[in-house]
Order: sequence, then structure tokens, then C-alpha cells
Amino acid sequence: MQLSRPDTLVLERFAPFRLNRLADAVSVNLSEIYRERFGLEISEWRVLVTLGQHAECTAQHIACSTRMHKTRVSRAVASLERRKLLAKTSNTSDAREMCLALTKAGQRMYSALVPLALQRELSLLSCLSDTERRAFLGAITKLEAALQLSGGNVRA
Amino acid sequence: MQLSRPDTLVLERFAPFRLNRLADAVSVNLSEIYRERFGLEISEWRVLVTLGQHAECTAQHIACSTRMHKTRVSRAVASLERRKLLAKTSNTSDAREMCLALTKAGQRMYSALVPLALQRELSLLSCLSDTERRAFLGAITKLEAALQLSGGNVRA
DNA sequence: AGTAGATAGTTGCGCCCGCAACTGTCAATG
DNA sequence: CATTGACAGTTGCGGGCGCAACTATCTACT
Repeated sequence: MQLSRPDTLVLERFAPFRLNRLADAVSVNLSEIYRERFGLEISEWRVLVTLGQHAECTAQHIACSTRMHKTRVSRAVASLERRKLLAKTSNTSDAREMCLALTKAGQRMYSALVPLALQRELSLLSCLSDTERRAFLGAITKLEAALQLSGGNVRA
Repeated sequence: MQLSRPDTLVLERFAPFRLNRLADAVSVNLSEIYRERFGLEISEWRVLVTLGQHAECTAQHIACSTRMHKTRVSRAVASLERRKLLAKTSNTSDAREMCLALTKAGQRMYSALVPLALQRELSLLSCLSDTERRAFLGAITKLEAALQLSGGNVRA
């Protein structure tokens, strides 16, 4: 990488920039599904998916596993609640925590969304051969580990 | 990827999410340099780097090559101008365009920043072997092509 | 039991950014 | 020449998000 002299930075070859640009483009591409078809913002989409995976959990858990700021989670949850896609119930053992769960409508949306999203993921990666894809995802796994992104980490 | 049943989406294994999270973490990591040490926002950093590479160019060109919205470029340029890191001169052949260039102070900042940024890039990628790194960057190149990110594209 | 510190979640504030609309300039066409 | 449409760049507006501060609750320690 960066074959030029060490005193010149070519943005197009600078890995952090390329990664940012790529992730943004992929995000925009995927948002056609959750945004245009289902009217969800990315933070709401993440909350929905997390709840679809872990039937009941707290906002804190969602913040950890999605690495979103807790205020962002709070707002996404509030929005989903307004739209009756999600319901809160106060936890009896700890009144600070709210137990979050998808409503029937939320589950229906989840079930409709997931196959489309997985299909889009495949389509995005379809420009890579199996070997290339494995190498790509393997490298990402290593980078995640190096940056301590695996498992539930909080940023703020 | 996604070895589970096709009706469940595990966010931690969903490539678009992983890519987004990784790019964000890399961005935060890199921002220690341009933000904390030099007081630049990411958009300003990109403008600075682009001008360091192409001595004189227009805002439009910066928007294309960085894939930033033209208003974002406009504000970053205005901020850099206020800080005397950049100077505008009106183009004689086309009065609509502004010819942008770094000032001496801007060039000094650029020269101080670039080696640190390149070093940080190396450090970020140091968890990969040469083979892995080549495979990783190669895959990114293919994905960029598939998403038409290479070369100057405008999004808006 | 009572107090202090930690934790879950919400909200006011300010900043950044995209959208749409605007100004000013250029090129093409009559 | 005048007019129309395209283009470079700026700005008002609104929305989303992070930070800090807040409330409410739990836990630990005396």
C-alpha cells in the first residue's frame, strides 16, 4: 500500500479513507431496503435486528452490541415505540432497566426485512470469489480484534 | 458468511454492519491525529490532504475526489480559510470557480500531518500479514469498482 | 437503616451535515 | 444581443447525534 514517497498522501490509496468511503456506500446501498421500503433509519434498523435476534433485552445491551451511543439507542427505541413496532415493560427485578421486545408488527417487519437484507449482503459481496470473500472477512475479523470491536464494547 | 438460517440476521456477522463499525473505529483512531493534535475535523482533513496532493484545484474537484457533498466541502474550505491554512483566488478564465491552494501555514501542517497519518495507517494494518493485507486491499478495490467508487463520482 | 457512588435511561443544547433554494457566471441558441 | 439552461459555490433550515447533566434506582459500606 502507499507506494509513493512517505511525504505525500494519496487519499484514494489511503486505507482509512477507502474504508470509510466503502462503508458509507454499502450503507447507502443497504438503506434502500430498510429506509425506502420500511421507513426505518439506520439506528432503528439496528435496534430492530438486535431485538429480532435477542427476543428481550435492555437498551444498554443494544448499545453495547451495536456500539451505538446510548442516547442514539434511546431515540431509536422511542421512535420504534411510537410506531408500535416495539414495546417496553419495566423489569421487576431492576426498575432502572426497561425490558424491550418487538411487537407482533415489529416481528412481521423483521421477518420481511431480514431475507432482503441477507440477499443484499450476498449481492454486495458477489464481486468477490469465495476465496477472496473469505480472505476479506478474515481480515476484517483480525482488524476487529485489533481494534477491540468484537464482543460488547462501549465507546462512551 | 451468515451460516445461520436465512430468516435470522446476526448483526455481528452481517458484513455491512461490520464494515460500518470497522470504518468508524478506524476513523476515530485516526482522528486522534488530525483532530486532537491539529484541531481539524475530518472534512477539513480531507480538504487539506487533497490540496496537498493537487496543489491547486476547485471545490468541485475536492467534492468529487473525496465524495463529500459540496456544502460540506464549502464549509470545510471556509473554516480552513478562516484559520489561514488555505487561500482562495478567483479563477480568471471562469469566474464561477475558486482556485484553492494551501498557504505556507497549511503546507506546514500538511507536512507535519502526513507522516503521522501514514504511520498510523501502517500501524492499523499491522495485524495483517503481507498476504492478508494484499488480499484485503484487493477485495476493497473490487468492491469499490462494483460500487463505482473509483475515480471521481458525485453522490448528490 | 442511611448515605455515597454506580448504573439505566432521558433530555436540553449545540454542532455538523444534507436538502433545497439562492446568487453569480458561463455556454448555447434564437 | 437577449434568453435559457447548466454549473460553481453559498446559505437558511431542519434533522440526527454526541456531550453533559439530570432523574430514578440499585448496591455497597458503615
